Amino acid sequence: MAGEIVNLKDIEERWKKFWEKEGIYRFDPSSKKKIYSIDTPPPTVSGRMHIGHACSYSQQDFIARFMRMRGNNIFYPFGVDNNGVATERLIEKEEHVRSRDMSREAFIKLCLNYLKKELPLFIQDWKNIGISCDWNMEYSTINEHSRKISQWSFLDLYNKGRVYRKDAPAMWCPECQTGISQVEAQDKEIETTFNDIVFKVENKDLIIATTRPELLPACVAVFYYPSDSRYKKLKGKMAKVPLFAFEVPILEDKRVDMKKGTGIVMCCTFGDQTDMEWQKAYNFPIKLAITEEGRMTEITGKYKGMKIKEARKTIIEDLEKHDLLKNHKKIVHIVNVHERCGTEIEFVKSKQWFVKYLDLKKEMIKWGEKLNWYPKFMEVRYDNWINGLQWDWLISRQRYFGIPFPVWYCKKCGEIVVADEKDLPVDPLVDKPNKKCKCGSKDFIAEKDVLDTWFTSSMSPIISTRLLDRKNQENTFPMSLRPQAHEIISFWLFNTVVKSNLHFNKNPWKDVVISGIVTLKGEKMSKSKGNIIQPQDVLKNYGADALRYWAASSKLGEDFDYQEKDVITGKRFITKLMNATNFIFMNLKDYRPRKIHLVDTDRIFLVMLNELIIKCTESFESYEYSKVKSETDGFFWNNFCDNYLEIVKNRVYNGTKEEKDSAFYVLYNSLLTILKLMAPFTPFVTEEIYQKYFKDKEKAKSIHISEWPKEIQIEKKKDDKEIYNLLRDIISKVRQEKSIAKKSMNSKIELTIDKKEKEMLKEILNDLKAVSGADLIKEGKFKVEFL
RNA sequence: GGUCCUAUAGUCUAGCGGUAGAACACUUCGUUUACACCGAAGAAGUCGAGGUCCGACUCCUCGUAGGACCACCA
Repeated sequence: MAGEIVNLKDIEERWKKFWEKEGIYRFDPSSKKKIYSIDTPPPTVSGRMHIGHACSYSQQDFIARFMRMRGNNIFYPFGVDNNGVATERLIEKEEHVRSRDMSREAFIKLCLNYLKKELPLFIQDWKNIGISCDWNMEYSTINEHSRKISQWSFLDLYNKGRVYRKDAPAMWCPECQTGISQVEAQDKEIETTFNDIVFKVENKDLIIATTRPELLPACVAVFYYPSDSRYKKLKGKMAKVPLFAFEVPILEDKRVDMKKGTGIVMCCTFGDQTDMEWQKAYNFPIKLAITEEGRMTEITGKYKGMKIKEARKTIIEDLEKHDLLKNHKKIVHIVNVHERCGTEIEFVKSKQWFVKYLDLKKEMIKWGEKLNWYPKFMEVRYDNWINGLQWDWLISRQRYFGIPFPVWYCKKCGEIVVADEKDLPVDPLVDKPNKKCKCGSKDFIAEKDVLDTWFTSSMSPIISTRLLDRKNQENTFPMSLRPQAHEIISFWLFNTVVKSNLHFNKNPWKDVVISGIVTLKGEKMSKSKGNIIQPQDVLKNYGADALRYWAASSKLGEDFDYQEKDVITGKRFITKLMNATNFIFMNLKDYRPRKIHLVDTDRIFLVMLNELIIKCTESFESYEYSKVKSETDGFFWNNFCDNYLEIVKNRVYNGTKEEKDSAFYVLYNSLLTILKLMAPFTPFVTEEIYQKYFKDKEKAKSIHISEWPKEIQIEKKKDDKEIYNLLRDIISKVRQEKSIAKKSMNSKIELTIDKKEKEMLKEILNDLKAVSGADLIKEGKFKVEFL
């Protein structure tokens, strides 16, 4: 069964079907075994699986498979995230609709219908790489189950006083007249003018550079950097705003860039992000210069009603007229624009919902400390994120598609009315509250905003464990493991920890393993760079096991370069494994496992195998799967194939019954051990071999639910390792002599070795003779004589 | 701008306070009883500057380069 004859596709298809049909990876709700539960990251439904997915899901799967073979009852559901913008876009494109032209209810329905049709195809990629999820445990972040839990989460936080509604600046597109979220904002280079404008301080000129002179009427302060000697003397004084006869305080703040413009900056509510921070930090009054339609407001006096650009132009002209414009030069700078229409984004005041958590920073750090982080240093990123938090969590999105707030407002008194838990999920645009307002009114206005997608995905441990019956919900939560990528520690991981603690006063999981991202020649893959490797192609060319073999050489937390040659190495491993198996079972046709007397070489080899088992088990328990793979692979190739098989060949062909039996016992058991150690990495080929040669002699229905290898009970002697190494050493030296003499490896020789060494090897001299091709072993200085 | 990670043969990686180990590629040789998708042998390496130490590739400081996340771009 040489590699080219065997069709890997056939093998993959056969076992995929078998696993599904036999329910090999099903969670067993009635089992008494220990539960190991995994909070699988739900991939975004926006296209097909990419190579980064292939790598990180393989890594989780190594762990899941190991834990399963260790005897755990594995809860490993699979979710998809289809509640975000990416999915909205995809469906709009595929179904030729625009979400805003239909009701939210109808769009969600369309989305669910689309998923019904397309999801199996989407998920197939995960099945194809051999992910051992329980495919009966599926969820989507927009389905009824998830909507219910997400809205429940809102209600619970509302009842606990953890959510509030408040005026806050929101990103706004004056062209489309809609609020927009961060993801819809796009960087764009535009040309504008940088204007040096004259403010007056005690009748002296103070030059401030700005690109937004039309915001002068909304100016609330001017800032300089605390140590800036040019402006230190101005501290505490007032500056007079040109054209508008009002004064603002001069303050110092570290957020100022001394090198930019004149090193002094005006703060308007709201020009940009920093302006918003300052407004909040110094509690400035909010002065709005621009309406939602993108026109100037009343506070701008004579400019009222003008469009932004018109006002800018006019103000510049007026400044020039009054000799208040010293300089203006054209610059190109990057601004945020709305990606649909390219209009510059403005900030407007609006009512937004927040989760109050800024008061919990200390607790958050403690929650993070309680998690077991793999690798450990990732905890620092979590801490940094928390230490840098400046705002409460803004959870309302002025989007169309998503999970709605279960909220109405009384038309008469403005009172907030939330849905009843038993009515969830609700869509306030369609449903009505089931009671009157306190004021007696029955007229309500629905909340139109939807929840931030992270508000829902941060509930994933609940969404997934609630797929189970009540008893198992308790057994699976907190979950054992959260695997995820490092780039979303500050979103998904952080928010999940916060939610879980706010709702249930406990962490959502025990262990966290963080994977790196897949790069190509050191750079992150992205569509725009055009450096994408498609896993489907890799799968077609080399097979799932080879792809997974590659993924298994990555280290947790570290970015990982895609190397085709490593996938090829994986394929070579598979071929070698099949060839070695083929050789062994050519000779072990009617083998039945039984107790036998072991030849000393064989016993010593098993001692070495035991060492491998211990090392691999320890490494896997601390999630160091790459060590397990490289150790096992190395042992298989260098010890098992290149040495042990060569050593026992002669005995297998020509030995006595006892010599043969001993070799057979070791061949059978060490191959089975190697298969099991590699099964988490290369599940298809190991299953193929197991089913073909081992199944009738072993208990388990599949290698993947067979028992993880334990040490083989054999006698262990003090010098075993030394003897083994000496044997290998001598074999290597003989091969070296043959190589130098340009003789073939099976040429016959007379071998001379050191007397002490010969004494050490006295129990295994026959095997040494066989493997080295020596007719005679003499004592003395090491020498190889050719016959 | 803040934070974090990384730096080892031509390439990609492992490891370690005391001789740096694989793989791919390269050179030479070999193959009548698993495998040429093979076997054997060979050549080839610790980013730079300081410091701690009997001893540093390993620990510390600084630098340089690459990468990631977050923030910012008046």
